[in-house]
Amino acid sequence: MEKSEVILSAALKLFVEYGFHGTPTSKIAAEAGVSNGTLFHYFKTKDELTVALYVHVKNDLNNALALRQQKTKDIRTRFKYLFADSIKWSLQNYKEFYYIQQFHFSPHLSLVSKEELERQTQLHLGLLQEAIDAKLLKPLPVELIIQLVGSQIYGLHQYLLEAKLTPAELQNNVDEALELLLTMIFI
Amino acid sequence: MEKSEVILSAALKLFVEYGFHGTPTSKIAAEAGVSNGTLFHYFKTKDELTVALYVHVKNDLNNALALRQQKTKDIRTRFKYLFADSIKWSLQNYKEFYYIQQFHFSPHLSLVSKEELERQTQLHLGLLQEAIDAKLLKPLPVELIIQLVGSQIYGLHQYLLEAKLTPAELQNNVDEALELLLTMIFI
DNA sequence: ATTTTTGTAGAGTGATCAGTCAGTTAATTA
DNA sequence: TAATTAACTGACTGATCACTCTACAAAAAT
Repeated sequence: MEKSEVILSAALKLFVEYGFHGTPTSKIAAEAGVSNGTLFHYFKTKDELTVALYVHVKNDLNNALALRQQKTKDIRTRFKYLFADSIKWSLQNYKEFYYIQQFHFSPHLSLVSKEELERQTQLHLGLLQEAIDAKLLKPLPVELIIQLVGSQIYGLHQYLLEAKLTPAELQNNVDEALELLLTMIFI
Repeated sequence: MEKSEVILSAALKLFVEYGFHGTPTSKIAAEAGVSNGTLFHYFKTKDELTVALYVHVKNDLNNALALRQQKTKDIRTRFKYLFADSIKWSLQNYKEFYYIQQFHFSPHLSLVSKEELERQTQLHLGLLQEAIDAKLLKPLPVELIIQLVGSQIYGLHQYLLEAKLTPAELQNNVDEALELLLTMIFI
């Protein structure tokens, strides 16, 4: 594991627990097992570290989603996989998922370049456009669909995280929620 | 306007723009037009101010929602009103709405007492329980429904805020999204 | 009329923290 | 091997900031 990744990993843990503000760089360095100076060798500022962590986590999520997407042709199936894989990832990486939300509602978001933000929605946007072209979706604005799907994923995640369920119940809930979502936006 | 409200209002403006961290108490006092000491006369600590602002904003939202709820009997209609009024408030008070999210994804949330958090969901929980008792809803877990409705509201809000629409288009979108939501969770 | 409480001010303080710097060690290149 | 660069250290600093303190004015209570 690269040292910069060790630092990012330490930052994630502390940011999620204490927030950006409540986490001094000195604590991050200590948690990562490196000196204060080393942290600033890899990341010029604390803000840069914060943004780098966001990009890193987002890439991780996108990579996890891309796997089955590339192997699947049928649009509706890809849609299902996108939803199911998102939920799966969000539960297995709930700290990372929390950090994404936390970051999203902070002024740090404005430090991320437009291109980077765009790059990160390509997967979703592409699939949605295909679905629209194939006339599979209800005639709703694309941005609205993105928002609704995104928040549906978030809502389900939040519920599943709190409710301690057996794997079978969990799978059942995911399937149901997915079905609800599909009937909501598919024709 | 009470001086404590002036301070809260100043804090809201700055917190939303610069975040908790990026907003020194001195700037809040200056924005509110009071001295540094006065701020701490009304709020013992910055954390207390932060929490007080959250409670204040949430009460405001709940009051806005309660108005039509009390005058309406039919459960489905009350559900519609709750949804429509939430969206309306979130657009008219988008800074307050943003602050709620921001607060939600910060460690400050843990500073709010359980009773206060409970008090703030009573309106929603009550309506939902009535709907369940009247067997109007699909047999889904209450917490899941709450999460789904909440995130649906958030998703629609986010979309409407970005898309600059005419009042008629806006109303249309709200109606459509509401219809989608109703078919999703009502029998 | 006098005491007490409350509201307001703003300079001051101690602690914290992001980021620097001077210097050491390890790795790469010439 | 020598020279150059990169990785790394940790003490240090300048600035910032939450909060205090003393002082005073206005209002309320007695």
